[in-house]
Amino acid sequence: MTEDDEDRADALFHALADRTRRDIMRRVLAGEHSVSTLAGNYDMSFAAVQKHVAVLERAGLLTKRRHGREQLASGDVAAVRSVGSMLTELEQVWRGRIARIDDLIATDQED
Amino acid sequence: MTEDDEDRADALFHALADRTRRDIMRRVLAGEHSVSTLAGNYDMSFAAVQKHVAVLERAGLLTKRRHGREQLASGDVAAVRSVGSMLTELEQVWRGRIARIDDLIATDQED
DNA sequence: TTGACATACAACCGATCGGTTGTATGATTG
DNA sequence: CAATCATACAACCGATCGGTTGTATGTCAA
Repeated sequence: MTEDDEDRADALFHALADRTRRDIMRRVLAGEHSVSTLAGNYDMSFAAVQKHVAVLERAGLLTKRRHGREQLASGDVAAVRSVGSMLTELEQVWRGRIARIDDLIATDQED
Repeated sequence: MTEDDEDRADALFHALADRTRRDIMRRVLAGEHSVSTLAGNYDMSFAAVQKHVAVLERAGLLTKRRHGREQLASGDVAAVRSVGSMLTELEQVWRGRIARIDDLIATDQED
């Protein structure tokens, strides 16, 4: 409801609205990967992939951990679930609509 | 997995990555609203809101129905659920990671 | 210490985004 | 029919996006 919540929702949905970033999420949810290992999977520059990782990190969808000269990225399943719960909230709004329609039918029939 | 699926995912997440469009979704999931009724809720032009509705419609998140000279928009809960199931798929990838870690621990301990 | 590797970040570019205004089309009402 | 209302859409604009190249910094290995 708050402005910060909306900012966070904007960042989360935006981060997931790109197929390369969704693919990165699949990989880092399956296990830790360095940025250059990730970059090796895509037909674009290292810098481009590094920016995608930064977008996901800023949205809180992954975290990084130093390991020597590498930066190991790991997916945060709780953040993914938080997006899911936003959708569940939307679904609850819809359930309210159905409940109101049911009430209307019930009221029409009681006479 | 297919290119079309990715296109659809792009469109769905992009459509939801804007707070005005998420607010429109809440309203049209709760019940039918004309485009001008929706536009009345926001501090922007009618044309801007009409474009937001068009983005949601193209993504399949809402449908429109003619009623006289009005166009009544209604939220599609199945489309919202389809986004949810994409997230669930991501979560399954994560569960696989946990299972592999558990296996590793079990294998280490059997001696 | 030097050289190679992994990462971060700035500057730039064309494309898309989110907004505007203006105009055209359809349906309703007088 | 004329006037009005609801909608759609094109053209435009500044900002952001997704990519590039180039450069700086930090870490490892010889």
